[in-house]
Amino acid sequence: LQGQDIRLTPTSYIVLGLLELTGEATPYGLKQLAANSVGHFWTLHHAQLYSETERLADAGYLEERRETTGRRRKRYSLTDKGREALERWRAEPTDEMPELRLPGMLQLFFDTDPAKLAPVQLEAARRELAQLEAIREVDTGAGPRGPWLALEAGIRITRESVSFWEDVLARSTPAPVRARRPRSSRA
Amino acid sequence: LQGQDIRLTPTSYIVLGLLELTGEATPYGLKQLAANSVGHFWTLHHAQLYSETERLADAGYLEERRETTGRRRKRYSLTDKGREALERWRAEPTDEMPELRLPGMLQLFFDTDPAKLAPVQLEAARRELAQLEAIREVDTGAGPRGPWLALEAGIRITRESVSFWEDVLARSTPAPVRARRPRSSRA
DNA sequence: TGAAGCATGTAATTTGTTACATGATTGG
DNA sequence: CCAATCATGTAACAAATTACATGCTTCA
Repeated sequence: LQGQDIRLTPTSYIVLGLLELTGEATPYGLKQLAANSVGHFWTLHHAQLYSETERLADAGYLEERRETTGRRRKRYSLTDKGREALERWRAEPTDEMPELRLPGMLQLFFDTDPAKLAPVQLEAARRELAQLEAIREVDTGAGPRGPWLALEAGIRITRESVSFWEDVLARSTPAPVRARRPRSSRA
Repeated sequence: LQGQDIRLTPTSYIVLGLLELTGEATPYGLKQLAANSVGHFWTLHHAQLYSETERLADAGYLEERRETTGRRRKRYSLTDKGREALERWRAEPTDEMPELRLPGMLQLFFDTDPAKLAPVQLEAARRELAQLEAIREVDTGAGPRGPWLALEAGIRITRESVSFWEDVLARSTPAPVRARRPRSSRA
């Protein structure tokens, strides 16, 4: 019934955390939940939810209940072991600082022309910032503190990225030459 | 001699980029090079260098030359195809904005007590910031622009993280109670 | 009613990480 | 000369991404 101990990954805790919030859900339901909550800074593919729930259930962190009607989907919920694991995780704040693997930085590092790179990255960063800020509009701040704070962090960091690329752009193109459309462009 | 087309990943470009800088290297040498350059924001395990160089060589991006003496290690260098691939990569600035998967944010999101989490994350972020700034001390800024800029970006983003956690800390513990050492601490 | 698009699930592929094994070097 | 450490390589393992396959709805 309750297999070997497994290693709990961030993915695991997302599943556990979401199930705590929602009580019970199918893998696909979890995917949706995730997309609308953590999804803004930590995306999971739906395939992952199938394997992860199964893994967690095998190890005794989740209880599996088959629907009796229609498609007889699997619905998962937390066991006591699952709840405890989540609590233990919360009780032990991580000091992990993962690397910031930004593809743009890699190109910058290997001498891609900043004047070419900066505008592209700048626009992408601005788009992302706008999106995050739009989400904050909706979030009244009435709900739980955690998600709100995480969103705040995302906004601040993204804003810093925007500012960084703005500076790079400014430094790399003193006089940004915009291609002016010639009178007659036909050759 | 020159196998199928393969997908070039960030790892690939690191290998190509480093080989462009250094001319020729063994996988292990690449690992060292990487550790001292991109390593500050993009770490590669040495095992990866073995597989990646082989993969790239099979696909014709690298030339493989065995040492004739001693251990007869494999030394790799760029082929024209490799050089071209690197150039094409540089010519096409990416607009990818990867997710910031910060474990600390996940804990924050799922309602870990900020008063517990913030100090730990704050210290980690400060340590990292200090490290990056130490590196910048050494870097006179005389070398190529790219690495310097990437470092700059890292510093700015990390600095913002520090500031974020400072704020969280300030907001979560209005009166930071520091455990005062009692007169006699023995029970 | 049938085409589009979500919902649901599994499988293959790729990538990254850890672990193992052993060869060389070198300071004590 | 031996123990520790670095260098070198392979293999096993775990995880994430992509692809495939189909079932259900629904709205034109």
